[in-house]
Amino acid sequence: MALPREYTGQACSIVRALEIVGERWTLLIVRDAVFGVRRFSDFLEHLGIPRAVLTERLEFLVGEDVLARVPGPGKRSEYELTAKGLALWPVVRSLSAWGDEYYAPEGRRRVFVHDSCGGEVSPAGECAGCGERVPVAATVMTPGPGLPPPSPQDSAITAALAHPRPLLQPLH
Amino acid sequence: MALPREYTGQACSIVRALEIVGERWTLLIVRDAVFGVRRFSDFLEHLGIPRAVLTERLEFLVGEDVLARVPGPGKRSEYELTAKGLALWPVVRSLSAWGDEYYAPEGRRRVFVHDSCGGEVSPAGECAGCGERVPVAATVMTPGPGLPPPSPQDSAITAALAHPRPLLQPLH
DNA sequence: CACGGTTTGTTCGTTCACCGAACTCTTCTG
DNA sequence: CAGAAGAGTTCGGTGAACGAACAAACCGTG
Repeated sequence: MALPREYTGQACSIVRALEIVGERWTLLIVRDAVFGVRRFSDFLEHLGIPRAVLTERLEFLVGEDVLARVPGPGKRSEYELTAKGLALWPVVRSLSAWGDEYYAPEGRRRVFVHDSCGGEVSPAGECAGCGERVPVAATVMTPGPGLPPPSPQDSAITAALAHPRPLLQPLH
Repeated sequence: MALPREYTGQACSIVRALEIVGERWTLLIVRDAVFGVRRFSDFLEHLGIPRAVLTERLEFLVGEDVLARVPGPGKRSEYELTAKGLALWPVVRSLSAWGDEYYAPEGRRRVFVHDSCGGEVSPAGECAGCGERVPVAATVMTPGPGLPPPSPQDSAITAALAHPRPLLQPLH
């Protein structure tokens, strides 16, 4: 069966990668996971994704070992990035840089800084301050000049992400 | 109208970027463009994409200034990456690295080297030999150990890409 | 233990993009 | 001028995405 998930039999790692993360919503789920989102309801609210689609995507990503389903507080299950999922950060980060460069007339929406030295982290993961390679967990996401000011109808997640926050730190 | 191309009104550069390049086939078109593909028929043959979809995608990418339609030999038009399109290379390159890392049991399918020193170029664009940042046009794509050997039923494009080739150099 | 609310799904009818094949129009080529 | 090749367009069929309604599990509270 020719699932739209699959492409032709090309022996190309980009094709393989897109068969995993190339569907609608998938990279945004990974983005949110890096931002600290872990619960079904939070993904649902923040993304505005249909429930059935979220269910399917989460199951698929768990099956591919991009996310892991872990018990959270009160037996509620949460979805956590695996090492493999975390390895997708450069993809998401470079998309963010491209969007900021060409589709953010008011300026960049997100700026990433090194937690220890405060220097800015480049899309490639290097700190402009100290020159070191910065692990994702040592990166703080801060609002840039192009991020709209908080609005009352923002979701709780959106509001939380409008303040500086270390990546990967669980919300809640 | 809620085009599947669009997402919710999130003020996020990743969302913006995915609205441009997040649809099926789009990043593979950009990949092929970096590899030197320029003609409608070559994209068609190499990707195995439905014609109508290719038409729509190329027009959209030209409209977004990711590709430019330029007259080729004999008034045939060709599609050429713009600077904005070329800026998508880190996205494609990091997807390639991720796919090579987790979905290439026989080893990496593509290895990118610096044309002047022969050192390997990292996904971040740095040469492991000389330490310089390597422009895309100074990068040579070579087959890696995981690339299957040439087969008779390969398309002409696939066959051409099985040999070392500088990126961005037009095929034909 | 009963109850209401929250969380995490599932089901279902509609809409829309993707698909492949056939067709059209223009431009080379001999 | 005839034929082929390139670059699309058209069209019916299929499957994924959508939103709303429904359902089950779990929670804290009285």
